[in-house]
Amino acid sequence: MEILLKSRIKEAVNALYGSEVADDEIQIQETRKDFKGHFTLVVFPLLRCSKNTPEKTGEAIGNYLIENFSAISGFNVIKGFLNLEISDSWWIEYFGKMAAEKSHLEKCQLAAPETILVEYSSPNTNKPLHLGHIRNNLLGFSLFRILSACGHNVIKTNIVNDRGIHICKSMLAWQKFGNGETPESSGIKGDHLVGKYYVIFDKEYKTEISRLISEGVEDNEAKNSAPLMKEAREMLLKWEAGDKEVINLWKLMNSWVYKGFDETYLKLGVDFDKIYYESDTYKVGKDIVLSALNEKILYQNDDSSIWADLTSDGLDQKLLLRSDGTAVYMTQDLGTAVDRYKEYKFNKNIYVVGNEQNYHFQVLKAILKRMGYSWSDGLIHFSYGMVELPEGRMKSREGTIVDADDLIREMQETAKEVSLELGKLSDFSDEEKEEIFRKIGLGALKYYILKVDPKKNMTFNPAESIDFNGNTGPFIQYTYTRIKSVFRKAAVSGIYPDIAKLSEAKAGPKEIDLIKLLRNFSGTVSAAATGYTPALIANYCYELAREYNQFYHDFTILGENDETVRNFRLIISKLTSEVLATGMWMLGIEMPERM
RNA sequence: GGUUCCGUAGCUCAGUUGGAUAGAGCAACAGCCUUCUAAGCUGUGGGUCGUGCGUUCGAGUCGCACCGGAAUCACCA
Repeated sequence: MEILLKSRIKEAVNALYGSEVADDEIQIQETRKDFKGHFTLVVFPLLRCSKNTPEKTGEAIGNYLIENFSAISGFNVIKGFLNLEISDSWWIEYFGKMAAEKSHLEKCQLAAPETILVEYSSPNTNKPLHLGHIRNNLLGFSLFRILSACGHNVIKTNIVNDRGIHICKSMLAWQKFGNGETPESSGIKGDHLVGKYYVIFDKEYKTEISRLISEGVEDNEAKNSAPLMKEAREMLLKWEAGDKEVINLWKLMNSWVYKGFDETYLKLGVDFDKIYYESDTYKVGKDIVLSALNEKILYQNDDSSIWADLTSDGLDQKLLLRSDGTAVYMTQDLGTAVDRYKEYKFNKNIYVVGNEQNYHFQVLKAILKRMGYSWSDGLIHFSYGMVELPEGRMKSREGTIVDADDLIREMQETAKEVSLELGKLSDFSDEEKEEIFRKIGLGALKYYILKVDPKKNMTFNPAESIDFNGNTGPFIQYTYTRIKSVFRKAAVSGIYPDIAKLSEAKAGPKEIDLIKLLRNFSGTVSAAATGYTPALIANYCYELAREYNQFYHDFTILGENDETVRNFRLIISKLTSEVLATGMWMLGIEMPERM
């Protein structure tokens, strides 16, 4: 509609003032609720052509439109704003057409699809997933859905940090204090079991340190010479040398962890197309660094460590290989990027990683660029803020880490309690009920996290996250199930776009078109880079659901005996439910049919 | 100190390419279930959009300076 209006207004300006105007000088927006009309033209930019007051210009354009454009049935001018009213017959046609059209997802495909990698999750294998990972996973998965909806070829990847001294710590602690405990024998989920030994290591290590200090050893020296730490370092050397026993233990304990992670991913509803392991990619990284050294892109220190000098890019010196020749984090990421390009020839490679690593990704991009990889321009760091608790940051030392599995379980239990109290599901089997509770609990959790602008730090308030009223996932789910209920009970034999009372349309959603939203993402990826899209969709869904609920309520008052009014509601309901379902799908939130 | 990000109601957050009187939810108070779902709806109170200057017809939004907060600047990942 706006596009049509624009061209007519252009025409009007040309006819009235004889001057051409650029597209962006014609600003059309939905009319604010408090004014009469459907669309509003901002006339200020056109004063240049009319050389008249805003009011007079608005009048003139309004008169021209009403005479030459049948869709316009009336107008009014307030200050510099021309409010246009669209005729009922036009609306009837419009809504009728929309309701008859195919799904919103099919309509928002872009012309030039790209191959896009989305890396998210990136766990360490020495502890279970926590709240921060949940934000990461939800954002990553949602980005995948949004980009797919736009028609891109999206590959979900995960890189597992399965190597390094931290892994050896859990292994060592398990060897020394574990008595052969396994997930099976203990009944503890694999990732939690390994995490338990990581904590044990830390505890025992600290005991050793304080013992050494009490014996008069200096602080740093104590940390370095504690027997446990020494053993861990020896284990790392053995690992890198391929020692069979160490490697087997490593494989065994990792397999426990992966099984545990898989369970959590499944519960969260996220998955991956391709998993990379740091234990593989760090070798690729080493080769790249060495050949770049040959080409003099990098330099070597006296102690034979290898560095990149990025000072001309406004960055610092960056270590790429240690003096003993072992790899660091950056080495591994270089290798992963090159590997991925070889495999996928991606247009974009999006890293969903916390904002504490902003610097890391700046450097990564700069180094790849220097090495002559032109595709490094396609690397995008989707940077998101930390999740804090009302008391402040999560700290493992103070035991304030919010565990992912616990959180998911609690959300589902609360959903169950609330649902049972409302007692609307008595005719469902226990199994069906559990499925609904699951959707509601997860919907609440996911929405609570995704509705916040990713780039901002957010506060996770457990009490509030579990609330199902107001701007929440369950509210949107509830709106959706209400619509489903309308259709179940309406005994619809067809939809009749025969609507007389369209002036009432302002009570409800006028332009409920998700495509409009998606169009705003034109460069979906640039939107991804600023870290904006999932929150925008979430808040849009909420606004729509809220409007629908008001409409639903007003409607009851309007009287449903009037058939045309009833039909109008059916059309609005259908469109709303479709848009809500699409929007929530893009957030990775499932919709129950009833709740 | 350098770099990046944030600052909107008591709290948690929205605010589209700069547009009309800055919006929701939570919390507080007052109403609405004989009508297809009350996880809902309606109303009341609550604001110097961190501060100042600038750009312009118009600034929460853009620019500069300052104030306050966060992250980062490892031979950790």
